[in-house]
Amino acid sequence: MRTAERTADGEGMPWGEVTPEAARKLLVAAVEAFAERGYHATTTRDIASRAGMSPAALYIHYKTKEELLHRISRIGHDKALEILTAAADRDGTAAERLTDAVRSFVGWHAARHTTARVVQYELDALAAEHRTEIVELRRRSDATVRRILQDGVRDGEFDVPDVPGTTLAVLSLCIDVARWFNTQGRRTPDEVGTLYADLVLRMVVARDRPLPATGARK
Amino acid sequence: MRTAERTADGEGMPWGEVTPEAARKLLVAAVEAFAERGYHATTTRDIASRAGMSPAALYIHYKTKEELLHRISRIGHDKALEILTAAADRDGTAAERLTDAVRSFVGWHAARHTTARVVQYELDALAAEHRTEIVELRRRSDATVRRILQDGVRDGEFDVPDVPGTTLAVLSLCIDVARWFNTQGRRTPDEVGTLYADLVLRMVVARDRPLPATGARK
DNA sequence: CCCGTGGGTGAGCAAGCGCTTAGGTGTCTG
DNA sequence: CAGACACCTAAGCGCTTGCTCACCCACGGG
Repeated sequence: MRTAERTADGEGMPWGEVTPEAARKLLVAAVEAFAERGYHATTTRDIASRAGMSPAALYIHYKTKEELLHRISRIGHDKALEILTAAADRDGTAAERLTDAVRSFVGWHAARHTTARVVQYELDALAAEHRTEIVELRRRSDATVRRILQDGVRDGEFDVPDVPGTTLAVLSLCIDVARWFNTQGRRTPDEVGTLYADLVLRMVVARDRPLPATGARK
Repeated sequence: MRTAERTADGEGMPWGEVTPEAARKLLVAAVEAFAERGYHATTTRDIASRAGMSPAALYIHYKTKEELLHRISRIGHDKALEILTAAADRDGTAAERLTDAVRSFVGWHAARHTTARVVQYELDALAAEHRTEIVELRRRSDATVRRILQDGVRDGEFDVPDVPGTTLAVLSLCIDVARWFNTQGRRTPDEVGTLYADLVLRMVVARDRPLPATGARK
């Protein structure tokens, strides 16, 4: 009976790794509701009715409302980290890897901005134990970007006086896309990703080096 | 009896323009609570008890909890816009004005990060009519920064292929400071402002021009 | 001295909250 | 076909929420 959601675990379909179908429908409904109204303003009844189920159905698949948020946050952070490490680990110059990282990271924050909004802005609603687990994932994201910057400085491609501060700023710039991006806007996720990759390169590439092409120039 | 809060309206003391003292205490308490837990997770009892008053006292000075948020958001956005226009309207090159704008805007977001967090991230909790009022203020902030960039391009100081997109990115970068900044961190608000001003200049200054000094170089 | 008025309180209301429980129903297995 | 099982629902429990209401008290003018 089950069709495509079994093929690739979380690759083809966004929430493909959430296996009982009812559990996935509830989780998708929760993402929408949390992104729209915020975690605290969302009621369990709202989540259930978006999924076309009774309020009690939620508690068959999740122990609490907070567990739903934790699952969403965990899967989202795993995906974000995976995107960054894939770009950082490929072959190429630091500039190429940084371009790739920013473009794909920003593209994800734009294309999946409802998920990203929950993932990035509802951290404080998590229970203490769950939050520390997520914070560790974020530290790894930070380390991944910092490594690219350090490589670029070492190879003379980049001129970055304050590597930790610039790392923070780059990630900050990317993450904030989830706050303002909306689908009715005039830019596609790809366009935003390309624009941001160009802006980040301008921030870090040494001034005696040519700016690598990102496709952002008119 | 009243001492300093009467001297300068909102200049000396952060919330000096909120005139009945009890109303100001409640508002300050609300800012703390909203920043810490978020608007929806904050109860009116929590606000009142932080201000050392009974739950009913809140409703003598404010009609609803949402009116409190609206007042906070309005005053905060007015202040933010004032900071940006002050920098944009001064004499000097586009680079100098942009440096000033970013440095002071970021400095405010860092130094008053509890207020800024409420102002920037609780917009969706406002009633529809109040939100449109605030959105108009934000559009003016955007126009102020865009004007500086346009001036710089016109004068040949800046190389900015996509002025609206870059404006968005600059403001986005500044605003996100409110999310991550905390007082226990190792950077002062001034240091963050200076770092960010330098990063923004690198994004926009034409590559055949020297980078103006911001104090961020080691 | 009394009384109106502005700023405050204790108690509590109606509504909505997260979550539970008892029970029903369709499907698979022996 | 009986029984076990996974899944879902209707009803509702105990509690908290935003907000109200009857009342109180310090204080200044006639």
